[in-house]
Amino acid sequence: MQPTDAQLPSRRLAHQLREAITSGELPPGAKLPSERVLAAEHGVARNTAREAIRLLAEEGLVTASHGRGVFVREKRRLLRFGSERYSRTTRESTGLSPYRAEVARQGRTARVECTSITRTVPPVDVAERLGVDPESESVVRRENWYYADDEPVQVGITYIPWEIAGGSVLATSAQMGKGSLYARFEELGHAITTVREEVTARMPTPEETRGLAVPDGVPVLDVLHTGIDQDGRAFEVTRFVMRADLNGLDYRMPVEQ
Amino acid sequence: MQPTDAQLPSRRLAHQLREAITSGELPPGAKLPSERVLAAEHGVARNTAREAIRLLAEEGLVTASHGRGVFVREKRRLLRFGSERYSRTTRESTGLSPYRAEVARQGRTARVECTSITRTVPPVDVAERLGVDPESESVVRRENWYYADDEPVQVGITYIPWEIAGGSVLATSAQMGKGSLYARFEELGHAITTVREEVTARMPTPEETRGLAVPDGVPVLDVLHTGIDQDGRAFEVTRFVMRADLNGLDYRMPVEQ
DNA sequence: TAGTGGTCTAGACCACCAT
DNA sequence: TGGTGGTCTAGACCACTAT
Repeated sequence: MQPTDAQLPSRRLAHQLREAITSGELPPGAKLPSERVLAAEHGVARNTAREAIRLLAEEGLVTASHGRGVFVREKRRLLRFGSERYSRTTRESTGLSPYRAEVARQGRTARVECTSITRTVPPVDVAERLGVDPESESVVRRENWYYADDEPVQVGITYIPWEIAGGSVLATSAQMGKGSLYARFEELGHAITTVREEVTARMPTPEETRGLAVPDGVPVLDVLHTGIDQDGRAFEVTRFVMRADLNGLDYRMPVEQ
Repeated sequence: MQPTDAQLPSRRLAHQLREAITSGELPPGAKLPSERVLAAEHGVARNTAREAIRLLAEEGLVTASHGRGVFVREKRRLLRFGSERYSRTTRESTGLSPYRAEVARQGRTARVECTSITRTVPPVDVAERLGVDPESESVVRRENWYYADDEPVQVGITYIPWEIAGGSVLATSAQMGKGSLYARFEELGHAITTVREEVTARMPTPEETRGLAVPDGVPVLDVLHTGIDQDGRAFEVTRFVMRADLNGLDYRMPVEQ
């Protein structure tokens, strides 16, 4: 398995370091030799050693820490989110929101912050899925930040048609109370019966990199979630942006014949 | 919305270019000024202009093409894969595999190449899901490459317990015939009834970057798919690795009450 | 052949961190 | 304070693409 351009000094050095990491010689958490030491030992300029490290960081194998050194990235345990997290049984047995239930299950501490609730114009993809006017202030927008052990792991922007949310706690209160969001929807006549989740991945924007403290070489999962009620009506759309090194999705579905 | 470190020359230049791209002044496909021109115009060294471009490439906004220039990345249409692609109805109405059906639907040309069929030791996560011995040569491994208009878009490695595949076409033939893989499983007594898909994202390995021709700043979706039959038995596990700029997943599921 | 990106050098100074 | 990564400079040569 030859790496690309084995004859280039930066690639050769990256290759050697990669081997040391994947073989376990440099285990997760280990500190790499400093850029200056690598350069001297391999007879290259410091910038060349730096380029080698950049390649590894881009692959997600190492992370650099200013003033401390470069370290082999630790394997982080994934928070797994499955479709069963929306079930009423889960909701009622724990009294927790889907997110809190999963984090608690892993013995970690969950925190959710609702940072804003506004009435606004929906993005086109959201308007399409909700079947609302994409040009009027027809939705309530709720922005939620999700933390595990005080580390930010996800952001979720929920859009609810004004027709549904207007006048209810959904449009006014950050606190959702027992059973959380979906219990309130059910009281309003919308029981979540079907979920649709459209998943893709991409590199984070500069804002997301900052807000979620995404390390170099880590993408985000971009999940467009739609909640559909017993009448087939889409009553809520949420765009989740999740650090891909800390989150995974776990879907289990019947196959229609 | 301040970018990080607005006072650094490379970040300032990256910021200006980013604005030009997101505002539409530099539309998808547009060519950026050359590194040397950017450097001269902004009074910085060429390496600094280069660093600005690297930042944008890392975000997935531009791609550099050796000898040609740096271009604003075109928005690519996503191939969308939903769970309904496994249904017998879809299979029988089109006679196509799930992949071919989706690509055809978009008016593109599908090609699937089965590059190897071997009997081997399964990876631990696969063995776990199949309930087979992780230390013996207990599975058939099939490697498939998926193309759309001759561009590689996915790889799938399918593992099937030897107990199920042994002696059948699944263990010997690259061609699956009408109705594809799942029709053959059904003939062997395993009708796909439930699918489980565990999804995460990461940066591609050097091999994947080469094999899938993944551009800079594009992650891959890593999907561990399990096919489960009418008796609740896992009869097949496939690890899909998909270019995230060309593929999306679209799940629609009932919520158990 | 001219222009582009890709790599490399050998320095310099700054910012951060541990001691 | 000394060692670390982060950024920048001003060159050089190579590899690729278009003309």
